[in-house]
Amino acid sequence: MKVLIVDDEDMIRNVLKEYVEFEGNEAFEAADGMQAVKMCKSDDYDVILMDVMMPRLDGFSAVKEIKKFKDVPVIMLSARGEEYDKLFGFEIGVDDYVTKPFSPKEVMARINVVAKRRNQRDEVGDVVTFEGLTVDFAGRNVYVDGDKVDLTPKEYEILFYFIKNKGIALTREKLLYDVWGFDFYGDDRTVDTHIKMLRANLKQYRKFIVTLRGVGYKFEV
Amino acid sequence: MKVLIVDDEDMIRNVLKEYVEFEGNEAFEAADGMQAVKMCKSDDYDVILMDVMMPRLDGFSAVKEIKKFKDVPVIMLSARGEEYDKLFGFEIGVDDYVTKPFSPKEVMARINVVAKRRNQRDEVGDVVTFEGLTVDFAGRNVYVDGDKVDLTPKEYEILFYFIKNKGIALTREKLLYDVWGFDFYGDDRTVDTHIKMLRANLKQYRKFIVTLRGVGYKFEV
DNA sequence: CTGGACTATGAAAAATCAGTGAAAATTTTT
DNA sequence: AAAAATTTTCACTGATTTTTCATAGTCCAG
Repeated sequence: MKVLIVDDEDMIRNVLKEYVEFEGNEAFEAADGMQAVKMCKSDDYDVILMDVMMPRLDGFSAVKEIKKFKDVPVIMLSARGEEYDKLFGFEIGVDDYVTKPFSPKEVMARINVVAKRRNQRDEVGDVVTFEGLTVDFAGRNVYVDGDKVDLTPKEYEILFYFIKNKGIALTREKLLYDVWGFDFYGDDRTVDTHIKMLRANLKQYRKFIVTLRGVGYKFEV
Repeated sequence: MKVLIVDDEDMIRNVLKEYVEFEGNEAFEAADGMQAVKMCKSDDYDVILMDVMMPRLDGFSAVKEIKKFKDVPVIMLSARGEEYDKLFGFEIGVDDYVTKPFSPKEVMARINVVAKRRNQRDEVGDVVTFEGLTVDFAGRNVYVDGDKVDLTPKEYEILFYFIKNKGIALTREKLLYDVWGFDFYGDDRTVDTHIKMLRANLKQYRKFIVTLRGVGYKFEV
């Protein structure tokens, strides 16, 4: 897990970094809000530990900025224990608070809670990419070299099923049973026709759909 | 200020009511979550004090229900002080927590903090704009190229839900469950009709509402 | 290198689904 | 209590999608 530590005091950064790395996570550092925003633009982090009081750009403003373009969990490090700060924090999307002085153990516990929560939220994993083929499961979008392609429901379902079972040989019977449903009593060749259309839509990435003669198909990168 | 007190214990309700009224606010009572949801549907409150453990519909579920159609500050009255509950609470939009046993004075202090914050927020008003479509969540106003359009409550709720979940494929079932409520047992096609009317009202920006054949709809910019 | 088995493809028929309008039911306002 | 507004149901239609099927093409064992 990649953790971004944002604090202007070197000592605090070092202590946190040590603990973060001790638990087997990667630690990255920023000395102020401005730097943190910049780093978030170019890289993805799993959690941000953000101090409130910092020169140049304070923690609250930095979080506000970052949340504009990225949905990343934030734990605030606050010197003040005031109710107002807390409320304002939650409003702008802060996930948790730790009040200074804090025990590093406490901070780590919260990181883990936030991380676990995060994992629950994006169950499936929202976007997958194979070379120039991108599938956004949440939005049901498919892109070929960045261009959106329109798939019919069945085509999308087959692609979805293929990706879920990538690298696995799938018989026509299995495809019909799992994608069409147990109550489909039609022709086997129906699969072929849909594969044909899916391949046409995937353009050059049709190569991922491999024909297994005498068996069926498989999706392989 | 109108305060809704939700607790199944008469004694607790009475104590809280006394304090709320002593400070010059109006107090309203509900004995369980179900009743609270109902009351929120017909009336507006400035703050809700909500117990977690209640018969029929618990506090968390009630808050979830209420937040679907109204953005009202909620303070939870919790017997347990567990971290997990707290995190879950903040996730569904709880503003603050008071752990039992509480001093009424403490509760009143928090009501005032939450209320103050509310007033500040109203000034700003969160507004989102997609090209010429502007939605002012605080004021529940929608503008198309600057002209205000009158949406019916359902239309507004659907738009609100769409924007909260923009880019995400939403099935008719999910829409019915989340916008209409868990207790709606009507026809799927009802969604279509409301989408039709919402689209008509959004004029050219109907394009943001994308039909996903065989699935449902999604809001996409 | 050839025949049979299997797959790819195109076209047409069948089935499905969303958009729509109108009317009924319900809720809210007057 | 009546009127107005909103919500819901529902049937119909046109468009899209799915399925079938015939033909063409491909692969591989013998």
